[in-house]
Amino acid sequence: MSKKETLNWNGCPIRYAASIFADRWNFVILRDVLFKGRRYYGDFLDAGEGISTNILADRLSKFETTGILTRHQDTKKRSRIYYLPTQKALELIPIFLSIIDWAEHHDEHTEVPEGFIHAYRNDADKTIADTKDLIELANAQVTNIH
Amino acid sequence: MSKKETLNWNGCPIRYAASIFADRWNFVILRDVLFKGRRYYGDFLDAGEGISTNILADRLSKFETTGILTRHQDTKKRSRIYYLPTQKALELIPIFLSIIDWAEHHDEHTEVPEGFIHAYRNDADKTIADTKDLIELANAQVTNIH
DNA sequence: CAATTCACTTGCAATTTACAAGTAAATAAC
DNA sequence: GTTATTTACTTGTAAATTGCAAGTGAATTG
Repeated sequence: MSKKETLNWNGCPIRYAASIFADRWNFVILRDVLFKGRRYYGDFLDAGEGISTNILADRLSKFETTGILTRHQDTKKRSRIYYLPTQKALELIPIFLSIIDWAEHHDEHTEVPEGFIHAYRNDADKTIADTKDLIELANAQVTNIH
Repeated sequence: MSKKETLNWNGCPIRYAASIFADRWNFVILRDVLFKGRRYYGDFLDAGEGISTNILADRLSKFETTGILTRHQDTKKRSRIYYLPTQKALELIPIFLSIIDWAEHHDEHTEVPEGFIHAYRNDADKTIADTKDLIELANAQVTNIH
């Protein structure tokens, strides 16, 4: 156990969460997985966000070890790799939806579809469930379970 | 407008949020402000988390410019500086409560009081309101509005 | 079987962080 | 009223992380 870990942050849920996803690229990758259906390595790179390939590889591998994503080989084209969100990742949906809600309220440049944010404010649980359904659709498309 | 800003992240709520608080020290500072009643510069430093004084100064000043905290001079002891959460900061409460909920569920070392997490899962809105009340108490203590 | 795609890895300069030491204003102690 | 101490930072510098460009090697396509 390192010196850092013996400080009093052990046991703090916010520090635990921080250690797993408090980083701008982690936010972007999770957004892509949870809301944009991106699953393949190349999808993340070409998303126009400007993430470097070494940083992407680093973050994906860390998400693997922290149990957020699982890594798989495409069965039809074995050179393609896709990443699937775990249950632990799906349970981040409420967090990210409340982040979207907050940002939409405080950032004048935000461009969330109005219907989406209204639906969330009207019935958060339903939007969470709907988001989960969309995620499972995206998973199915990749795993060829039709 | 810089090159970065012309990439397609403009308008994305998650990137906006990431630019403001997606960083481990920001998570810790916000936790201290929202849940631990810390207001003074020294409070943040001595929290036993190991944040360096230059990083703390940097983050506090950025929170000022992003409208999360306001900086004030103690009226009775003018050498002391305190920071108060804005409305924009208070509206982060739902995000941080859902983070705590998530972490409690997935981190075996987490040490959130059981009553707290149960109360939240039972009635999130009430826990949000209660947290806001505690924050206002902490603010009042510092601003000497008794 | 040669060219291309794909998922990374490597090298290196630039930025950011961590740690230690310093500074200036305000307050407390004597 | 001078001196020591507290308080909120700033500065310097080494170490770590990031960003960019250029590989690399396996798989696939032409």
